[in-house]
Amino acid sequence: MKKSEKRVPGRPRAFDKASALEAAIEVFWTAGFANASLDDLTFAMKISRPSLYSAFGDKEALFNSCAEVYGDRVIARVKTVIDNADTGRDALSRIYGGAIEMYTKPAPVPRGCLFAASLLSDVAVAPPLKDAVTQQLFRLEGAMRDLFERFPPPGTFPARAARLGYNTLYGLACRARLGIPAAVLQEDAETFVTLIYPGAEQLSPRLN
Amino acid sequence: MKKSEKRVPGRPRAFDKASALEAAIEVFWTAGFANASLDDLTFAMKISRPSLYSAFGDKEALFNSCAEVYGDRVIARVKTVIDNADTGRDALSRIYGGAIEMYTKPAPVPRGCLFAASLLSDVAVAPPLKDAVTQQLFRLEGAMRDLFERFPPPGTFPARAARLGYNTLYGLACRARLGIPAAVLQEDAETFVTLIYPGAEQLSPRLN
DNA sequence: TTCTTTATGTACTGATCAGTATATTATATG
DNA sequence: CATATAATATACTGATCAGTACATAAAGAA
Repeated sequence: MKKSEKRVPGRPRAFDKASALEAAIEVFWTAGFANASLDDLTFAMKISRPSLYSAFGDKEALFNSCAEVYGDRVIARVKTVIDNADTGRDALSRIYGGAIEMYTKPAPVPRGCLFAASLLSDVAVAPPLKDAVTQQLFRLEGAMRDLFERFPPPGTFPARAARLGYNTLYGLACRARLGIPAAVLQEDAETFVTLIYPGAEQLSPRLN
Repeated sequence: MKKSEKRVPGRPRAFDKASALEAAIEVFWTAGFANASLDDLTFAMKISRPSLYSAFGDKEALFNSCAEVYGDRVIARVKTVIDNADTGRDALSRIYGGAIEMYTKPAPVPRGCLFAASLLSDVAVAPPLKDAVTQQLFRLEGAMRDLFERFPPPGTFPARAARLGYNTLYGLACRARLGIPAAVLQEDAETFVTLIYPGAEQLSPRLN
């Protein structure tokens, strides 16, 4: 429901807010919240410091904007997978597969999930950030509940499977951040999927 | 195999290294690595700054000492549970239960696990810290593998169950840090345990 | 044009940080 | 006693940080 920017008196903004936000996401994702300095941010966003403050507010507000964009994107991907799924097993497997791919995408440093990478260290210092992240996690839990209600796993209630499902995702994200290889994480995800949706598939014995 | 401190010339240390380390663990656990300032640390440890440097080295070395003590303690608890276990299900349940209790112990701020709380944000800045944490996680994986080899879960290989088991633990730790209540985490752990060791137990429908 | 409004570039501020220099104090040894 | 050694307390350093003051530039409105 974004308004097309209305013309207003004053010097027009010389940069694109959306692409500046993308650059900020990259910085936070790599460095985390506290370790991302305003110099890092303004350099990557190619704007001056006062421009950042006037367009996005302070560092915390900028992070919140990033979190919203990032969260929307993640949720959208998950919903698409769910909507196009034939089986619960397939959908769950695709969700984890796509997430792990994102977590381990080549970058200066393994990044994991923005929310895992950014501020677990900082929640004691900046409680509002915690709320922003928690809210995004609950959205993810909700999406997973949709999945498990549509394809009920045998022997587990959808709401419980959903919570454990995003718990698993968070674990994978943290371990990605620590440099655990994608192939290992993929295998772990497969293990989990098979626990939730036991099938006839034969598991490979182990990868690691 | 700690030597009883030998008497050496020079002014004797006026504080106890072990209890100073405990105080440092508390600080790192609450604030994270980067957000724990030397003023915070020296205040909690009740020693002066040069004393800290002479006894423990710089901030990173101090953290490594904390990580080792903390890791030893966690591993010891897990091993004790495993050694005294009658069933795999019971052991796994106790491991998670004890961990969650620790993660959600009353404190100025929910703390989760030291390794989740401390430095996921900082691994891009201080890679050696990442190695210290990864090493501790592998010890945990090893302990869990012992458990699953002693009590093989049906339909899953011990090595895979072990990796997924500590992945789940990491997820619980992060969510504890974000303030998810202990009761919710306990229920999620129960869900996981029942997936690994399916029993006759009836699951309660949902808590949240 | 002139006025108002908003963005930009430069340069700054006060706070905080990790780490250290210096001098002093307390022990063992001879 | 004197000397060597190591821990202590105080105070400092240079770097870095988030946020801002100020002057200037670019637009619409009158």
